Amino acid sequence: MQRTKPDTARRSETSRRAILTAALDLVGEVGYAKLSIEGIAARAGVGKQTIYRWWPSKGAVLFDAVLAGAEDEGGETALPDTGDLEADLKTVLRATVDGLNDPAQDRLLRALSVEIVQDPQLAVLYAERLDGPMKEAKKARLRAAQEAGQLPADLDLDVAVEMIWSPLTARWLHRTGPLTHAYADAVVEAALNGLRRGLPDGSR
Amino acid sequence: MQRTKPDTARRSETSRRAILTAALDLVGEVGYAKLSIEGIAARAGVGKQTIYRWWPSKGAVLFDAVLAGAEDEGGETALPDTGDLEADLKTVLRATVDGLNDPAQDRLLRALSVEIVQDPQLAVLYAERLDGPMKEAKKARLRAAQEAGQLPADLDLDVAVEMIWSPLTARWLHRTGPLTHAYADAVVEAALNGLRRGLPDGSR
Amino acid sequence: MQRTKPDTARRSETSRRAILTAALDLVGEVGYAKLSIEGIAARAGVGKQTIYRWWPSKGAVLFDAVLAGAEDEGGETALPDTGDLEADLKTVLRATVDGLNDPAQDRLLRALSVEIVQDPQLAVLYAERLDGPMKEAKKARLRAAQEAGQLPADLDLDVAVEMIWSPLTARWLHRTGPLTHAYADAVVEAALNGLRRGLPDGSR
Amino acid sequence: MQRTKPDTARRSETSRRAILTAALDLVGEVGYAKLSIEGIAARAGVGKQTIYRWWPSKGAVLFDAVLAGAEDEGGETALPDTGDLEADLKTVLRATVDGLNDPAQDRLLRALSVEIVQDPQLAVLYAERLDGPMKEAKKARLRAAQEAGQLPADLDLDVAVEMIWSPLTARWLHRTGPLTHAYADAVVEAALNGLRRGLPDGSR
DNA sequence: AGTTAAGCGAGACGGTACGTCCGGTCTTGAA
DNA sequence: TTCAAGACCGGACGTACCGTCTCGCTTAACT
Repeated sequence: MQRTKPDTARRSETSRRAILTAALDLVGEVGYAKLSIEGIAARAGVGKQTIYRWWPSKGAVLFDAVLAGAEDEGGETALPDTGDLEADLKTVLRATVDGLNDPAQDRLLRALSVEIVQDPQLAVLYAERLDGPMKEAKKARLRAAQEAGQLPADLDLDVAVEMIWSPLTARWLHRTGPLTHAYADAVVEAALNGLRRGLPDGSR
Repeated sequence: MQRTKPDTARRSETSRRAILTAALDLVGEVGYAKLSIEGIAARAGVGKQTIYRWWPSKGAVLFDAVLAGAEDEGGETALPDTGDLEADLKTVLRATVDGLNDPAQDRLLRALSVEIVQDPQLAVLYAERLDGPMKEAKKARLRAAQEAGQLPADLDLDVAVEMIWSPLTARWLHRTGPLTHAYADAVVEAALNGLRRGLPDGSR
Repeated sequence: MQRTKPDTARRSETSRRAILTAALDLVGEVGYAKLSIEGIAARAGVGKQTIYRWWPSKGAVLFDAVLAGAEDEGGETALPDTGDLEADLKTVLRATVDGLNDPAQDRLLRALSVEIVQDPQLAVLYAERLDGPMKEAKKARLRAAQEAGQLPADLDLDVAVEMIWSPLTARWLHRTGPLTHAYADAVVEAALNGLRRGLPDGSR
Repeated sequence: MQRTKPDTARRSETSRRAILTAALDLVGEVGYAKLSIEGIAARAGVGKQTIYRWWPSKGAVLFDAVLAGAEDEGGETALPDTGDLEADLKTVLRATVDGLNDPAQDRLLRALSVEIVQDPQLAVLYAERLDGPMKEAKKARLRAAQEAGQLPADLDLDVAVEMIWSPLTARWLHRTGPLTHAYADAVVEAALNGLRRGLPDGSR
């Protein structure tokens, strides 16, 4: 799937970066609801047409901005592997909790989320470019655990990843509860052991 | 917390209902992004001012509309209890899957979700008025299972509810995968048994 | 012709006066263009309906306000008569010039004028109640001059009055020139003597 | 003095003409009181912003429309000169009377008048662009009469013009009497000969 | 003297128009 | 051809008033 026009040689890299930077800055300053294409163009010192020429919507601009930021940080996003799956997962989820508690990151991710929720095309793009690589890294860590005999060999890794991460993101998105390290730990334990953990099989 | 003006005796019940109905209808027809206060007013045969007089934003109108709809259906929202927890949960989650696969309901719930994600005040209202009662019903079912010895007595029910429901809503919201009955079943099983299920304790 | 409802015994004199006073005050403060019925009602501490019950338009309110003011000053409005017509007319026109140069009176009279220009019914009312008595006084002075042999006996007094006063009011209304005592004098002289004054009859 | 933004090369001449035409049409159809910017925009097939971009008020639009109309007709506005001043003036004033008795023209000129009365800036513009040229033509005719010895050489032409024309416009504006050819004639005669005409100098 | 209907303050209501913001398209002139 | 600039048509915003319509209340007039 291709949402944006293929880059041509004529495209101004200067303008492109200015637009993405302006979008990122503005979303952090005024929030997504008040973000406008005109505002981005003005802030970037760019004609509106230059935005419309290369992106189909403000969501796409924002998406590209986040994408560019993510890629700048380097594609390597492997999860830690100390051999202790539970500890490693807690480490990662605690870091996620910290990130979501940072106001700037919170605003940006909410903006992105709103776009994805509303726009199926962006959702696909998100699945391919942002969530995909991340999910691969998560699954790789779980696969390693499988190979070490710490998880069943027939475990559906997609479901497993969602079991571990979605309680956190759901609570964050809808603000249905506090986001703490304790909560991250509780989720990891519950996901790994199951809600029935410790009960004799016969009682189930 | 009070988002809307307190009702006075002077308020027109006719107009109120017309507005809520129009909002609900329109969001199902054109989606939330194209929902406008003007559109609601026109559809409801009402002056714009009558909306602005009683609600601070279109999100608040929509929220009230959903709320009124939920309350009309009667407060009874108890989950089924056949004694078989796993089967009951699967029944409920399959029904949820079906609901989310209905375009009109999908549009409505996405609209609501977008508002909640963006507006902390609405999020509080949501937690109190819509999500709260639902969550209580879910916890009640789990508590019954605890009392029947099917779940550990010290289980944190808030976490438990999130473990069961959030994978579904997360996958729906961000469209990260297909929403099927099979998926609902897989989530219930994984949540109850844990990702490590069946492994000897020593290998963990 | 009757523009306003006939007064009944039940009518509140307090409210009536409050409304007229508020209208007069507001027109002086914010100008006629920004004068609103709601504004008058609020300022007068009166319900809107009380205005609509007794007056058909804001122009009618203003008109009544001016009328009440005029009648308060006493109906006697005879022009001075020293026996010297030209001098007397100059005295009166100079006073008119002074009045029109007063900002408050200027604003009020412009407001009244705008209403009369736009609303034929108000124009009739104006002719009967405000302009009429004034014009009678003017004609009375001219009639006295006729009787003294200072003006032709067959002079059309309506035309005469307009010849004398309309240059002044026209210049004021459209601001086509400065309003000064010298101008008042020039008009009186030109009106009395004619533009051809002093030329031998044969040359005409 | 400049009321409207200076035209740039970018301005759409098509839109400009459509707006002025629509304004003129509408004022003739519904009258000035019911003339609205939205109405003009809709009739002209133009965005409201395009009006607000170039004119500060509906009065300014109307003014420009009248101005454009006047300039379209060609600058030639000389008064007739048969050598007989009185006859020529009567011809012109009778034509004016006829014009003012035409409902469409009446509505348009009243609208213009109301704006001028209320807005000093428009009054200046009016004096410069519309009334000015007309007044010059009138003064030119009177000057010709002066040169022919039919009027005193020291006559103040500004006052003279006002003496002749303002009775007519005043009576029209405030509807204080019928506008007829006879009235036009009477005014011309009175203005030229003076109210005292025919009286021996000694009696004055 | 008690009843009753009007006038009253208040303000909600369906509307119209305001003047502004922004979306997305189109045009101009410089590089 | 791209770009900055910005005019253009259009749609929605949130506000101000319009003129109508209840609501209770006060208050004068007529039982």
